[in-house]
Amino acid sequence: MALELKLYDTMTRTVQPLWAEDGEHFRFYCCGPTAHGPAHIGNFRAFLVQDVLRRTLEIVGLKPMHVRNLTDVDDKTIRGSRSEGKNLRGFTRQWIEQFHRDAEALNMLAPHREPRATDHIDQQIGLAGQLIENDLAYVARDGSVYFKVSAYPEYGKLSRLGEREISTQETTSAGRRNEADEYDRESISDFALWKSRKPEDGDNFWDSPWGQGRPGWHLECSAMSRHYLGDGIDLHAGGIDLCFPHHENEIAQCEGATGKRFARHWFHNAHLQVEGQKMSKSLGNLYTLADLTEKGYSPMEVRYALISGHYRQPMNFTLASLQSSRSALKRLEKAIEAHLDGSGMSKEEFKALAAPPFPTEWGLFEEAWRGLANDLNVSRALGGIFTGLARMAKANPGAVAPENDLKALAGIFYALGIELYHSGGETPAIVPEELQCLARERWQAKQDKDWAKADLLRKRLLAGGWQVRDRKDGYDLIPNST
RNA sequence: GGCGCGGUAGCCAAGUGGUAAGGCCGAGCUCUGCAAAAGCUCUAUACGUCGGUUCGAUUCCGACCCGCGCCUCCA
Repeated sequence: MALELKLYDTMTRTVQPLWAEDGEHFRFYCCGPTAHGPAHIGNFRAFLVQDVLRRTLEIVGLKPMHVRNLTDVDDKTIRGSRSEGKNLRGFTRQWIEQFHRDAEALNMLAPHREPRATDHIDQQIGLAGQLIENDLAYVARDGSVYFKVSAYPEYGKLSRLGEREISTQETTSAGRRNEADEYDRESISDFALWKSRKPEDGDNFWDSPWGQGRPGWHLECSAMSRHYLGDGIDLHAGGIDLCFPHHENEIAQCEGATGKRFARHWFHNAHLQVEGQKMSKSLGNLYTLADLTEKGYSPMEVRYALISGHYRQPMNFTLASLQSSRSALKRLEKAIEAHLDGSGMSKEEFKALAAPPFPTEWGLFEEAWRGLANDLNVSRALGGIFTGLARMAKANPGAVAPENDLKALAGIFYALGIELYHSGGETPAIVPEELQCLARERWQAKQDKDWAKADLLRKRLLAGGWQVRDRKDGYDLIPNST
């Protein structure tokens, strides 16, 4: 039975089966991060959802070719590098490295290609030139190059925004006036392919047929997508905010240059709110991964929380949701551990099951797989895991689980990118010597059945911030988090 | 104003034209000197409001209310 994966497509607003046009690789491109600071969890929601897609594509045998760019030249990176007195390359490198560390901690698979904008200036210049040749772009007086939206009738088809609406956007929602003539644009709706050199760019400029300057942001994705994946890719992904104008512009650039459809499928994820509010710096609720690990949450708990809602549904991220994720993960680990013990399988062996060849029959976890295969419904998949485990426990009183069920379960976890028995992250805190002393005294008192003394010492330890947790043959001290 | 999304039990969150997955929290029990941990069991008159279609709607249609997003080189 061939596995099928269906996904909602923004262009047609329908759920469509995914397939590889060239029959060999599923070519998909994701708009990556801008390397100007640490990525926040909103960024990671997008990348994690894409990671789940990538993994699920592998399972259905579509052999993904995953490209995700790094934006290392734009207003923010230039501004940041100049204010830190670094060159652009050095400035962006530190944030790219940080991004990679975070991505790895979150168990994201590395894309097969991760091109930087500044390594592909030639391709971008070439694309802009092609658009000029096709009379879809023009050179302004200052040497900037603009895409002429009015010359491209299909503009706006993705976001279903007619050209009339775009060109009448004289004021923004913030009430600010759009100043068209500041940039020598012919029309307010035209966007920059190439920006002529400005003093505030510092030494960040490149030569082009139109003079020195730098590429416009939208151009890099079009150019690099074509360069690495060819024309007519299978899928293009990004946050819903990129739908307009970024993806609209990418379509105009690619299809205007080649006359071929840019991407067959558009995959957008909804945004993240934090504690019921839009995430923003001014509200102080813009979490990075480091912010959350400092609060004691593990990256795996963050991953679980960020993928647990359906990707097209706006998600309200809260600290409570992280706590909930922690409990759920613990429960999964305990439940599976019981089956592994019963089956004589080690945790490592279980983890190793999460590899090709992936199952085509999902047994007890059919529902979980259906969730994934049907528009990446992670909520449904998680529900399927829990009910599957409950049935497994009922069906196997001796806790001996059939290997194919464990294999299916491991496959589901692979798709979700959830790695169990890994959620650690809590560094074993050092217990102060005097408290260790108290703990030893309490243990002794307990052996002597001096309950009053034992209880008193327990209280003192708690006051010192440590909980005593007795085992059969000893005790543990754990930090009193609450 | 244009385009779009959502309102399901204390919280989070799936889903369906025929009386609603799952997780968290909570409760009870087991275990335990106590506490915790763990396991088991369980709870709840939950589908924004008002109409319409229908034998029957939470699920379809319409209106309305409320919340949110984009329209600003934000994932």
